[in-house]
Amino acid sequence: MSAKRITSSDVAKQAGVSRTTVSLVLNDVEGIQISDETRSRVIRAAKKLGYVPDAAAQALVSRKAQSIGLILTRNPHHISSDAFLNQILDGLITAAHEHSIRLLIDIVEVEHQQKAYLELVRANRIDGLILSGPRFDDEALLSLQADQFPTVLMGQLPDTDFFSVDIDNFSAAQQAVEHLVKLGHEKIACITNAALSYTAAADRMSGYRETLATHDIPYDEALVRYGDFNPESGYQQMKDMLLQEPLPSAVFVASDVVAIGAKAAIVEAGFNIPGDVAMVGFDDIPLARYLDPPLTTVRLPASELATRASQVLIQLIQGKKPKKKLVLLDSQLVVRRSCGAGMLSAG
Amino acid sequence: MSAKRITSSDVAKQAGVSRTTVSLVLNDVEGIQISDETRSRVIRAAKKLGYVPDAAAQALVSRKAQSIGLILTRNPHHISSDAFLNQILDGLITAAHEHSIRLLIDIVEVEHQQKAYLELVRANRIDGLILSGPRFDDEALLSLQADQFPTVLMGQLPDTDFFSVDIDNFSAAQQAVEHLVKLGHEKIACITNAALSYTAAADRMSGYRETLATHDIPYDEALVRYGDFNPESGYQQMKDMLLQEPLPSAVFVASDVVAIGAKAAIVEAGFNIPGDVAMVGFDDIPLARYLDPPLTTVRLPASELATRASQVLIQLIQGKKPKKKLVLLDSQLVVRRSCGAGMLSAG
DNA sequence: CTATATTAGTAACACGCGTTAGTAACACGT
DNA sequence: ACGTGTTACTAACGCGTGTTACTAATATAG
Repeated sequence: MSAKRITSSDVAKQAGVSRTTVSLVLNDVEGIQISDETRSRVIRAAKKLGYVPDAAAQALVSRKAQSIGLILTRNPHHISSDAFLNQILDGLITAAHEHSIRLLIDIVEVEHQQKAYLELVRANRIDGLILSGPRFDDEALLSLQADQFPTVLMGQLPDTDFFSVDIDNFSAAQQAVEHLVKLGHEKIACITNAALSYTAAADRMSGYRETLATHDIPYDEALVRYGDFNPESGYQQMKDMLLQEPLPSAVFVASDVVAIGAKAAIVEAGFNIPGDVAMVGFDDIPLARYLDPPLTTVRLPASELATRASQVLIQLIQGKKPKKKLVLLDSQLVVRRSCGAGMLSAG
Repeated sequence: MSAKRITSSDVAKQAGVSRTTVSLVLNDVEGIQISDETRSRVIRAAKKLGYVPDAAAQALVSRKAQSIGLILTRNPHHISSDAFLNQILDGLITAAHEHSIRLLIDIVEVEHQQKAYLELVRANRIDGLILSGPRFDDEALLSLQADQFPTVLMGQLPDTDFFSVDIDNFSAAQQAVEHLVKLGHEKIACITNAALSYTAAADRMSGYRETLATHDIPYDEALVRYGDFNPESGYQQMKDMLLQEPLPSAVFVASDVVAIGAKAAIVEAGFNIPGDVAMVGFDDIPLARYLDPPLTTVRLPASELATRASQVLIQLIQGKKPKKKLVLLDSQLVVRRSCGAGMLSAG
């Protein structure tokens, strides 16, 4: 396409020096002596010609692709994280930029997952990997672990040795339920975001139970249901819960998306939020504040999650060992009107 | 990190042939004679060793990076397209996968935009470029155009020579307004998604006016307001509109996000949707169907938009000239309850 | 004035691959 | 016996860069 590629030889010729000198100057190699005059001559020549080193050649010789891979899996687990995809990308890219590293993104079907990223790794196309929503049944992971390939998980995978960055689901749920308790509620229901086989769901559930226990509120299984990522599940579970006694005076729904469904069931049954049933969600999806009433929820630090993952990964790439195997990030309760607290939203 | 890299030499040694033969066999080069026996020996050796060609070396010699760049701009224009980011990515990646091409993504500040992608291009890191939300004031674009670098715009930039893929905003708006007219409305207001300097906004506005004209409904400037991408603007504009006569019986809001604000204003004023004011939005953001009442809106083919952009770009990369400079995609009206039509949602 | 250290720069290799030009072996027709 | 094809392969170059080992020139010390 473009007429002529400009190589370091061209710069060398233009500056009247050797190609080696060009490389040494432009890469600012330490401990090497080049006169200031030659230096600036090289720099001027490079600028004049608009020289940009060829990425492939650099990668070949330096064994650094200068890019990291983000692998997303196309499965239900990611409905929620997809809601934050732009924040995630933003965080990752921002952190990567500081090291002149680019982001290569790939989406894979669950069943093809292994081939997908293994090829990126084997082809030396990426220096490190960020895996969102890792799965137990992923054999390729073992191979990465064996290779010591720089990898960071967004989420957790117990019994593995990977570095992870995750939300502190337990304490986030605690905050949410604590808030309801403080408002005087004692019959607090819970609809999880997903089945308890997902660690995120289990942790949020634990936070719920623990908070009840702290306040000597007995745990009542009849007040607990299990969502499945989508609004429909929230609708069904809530509808079912409303059929039986005791009716809760508040409900903690561990996912805003599921909460939207639960809310529909409550409204349909002729109840009022927060008058009859107070509600606290989880995630703070962009539209939570525009629901009617605006949804009190826990805001996930999506952007920070990504930034931290990036940072840990870059440390790994540079051969430094990060201090912690697992970074847990705190979330923040955003009080709006669905919980019945009188405050106006600040979020 | 990993103990030993496996190169084509290793495969050659293992198979007892030359490195050239390995390359010829694995790349399935046409018009070359290699015995079936040797062929399979090479293939077996490669498989046994787990050989994957080095991407950098391949890129260097073939002058193909096997990847395309997606450049997003961090500006208000993208609030709406960000809502579809996962669909966009999915579409792009799916199409790219068919050609074993990867996606490199970058987000840039408006003011730094040029440097950002020019470097990717100059460094030969990408074979082609997809630009979302191109801007007039982008000098780097001219340089790309001059270089004939394969580039596709998602959106439009009048008076340039780039290939574009875009929504047919005009006909989409027509559909929306047409629907309101068919329901018997004659006082139909319009709140744009943005200032008319954005072509998308201008086109939607034209669709609105044209439809009114078709049905001999006079255009009334008092019924027209200009949104600014966010709900707040919708709230303000709608609130203002409700203060004066004539009150519309329906409103077409050319953005779901803006519509959410407009809806808040209507509810606050004590009016009912769709009873007092029918509403049709634009975009079909994921939560449109969960609003109360569920929002009738125009569904943008975000995924297809991306797929088509990918396809056009890949054609350009392969040196084929796509037939059309501009691909316009049709949208589909999704009828829910906010417009007052009795149908149940199918979407 | 000679031995040594410092300065300023370069030639040449290696990275791993695709590809062109060439070769060696053999078959075939005359 | 000899040129001509055909088959099955390989040697060697070049892609553009980073880097090591080396040199030539000059300064410094004894």
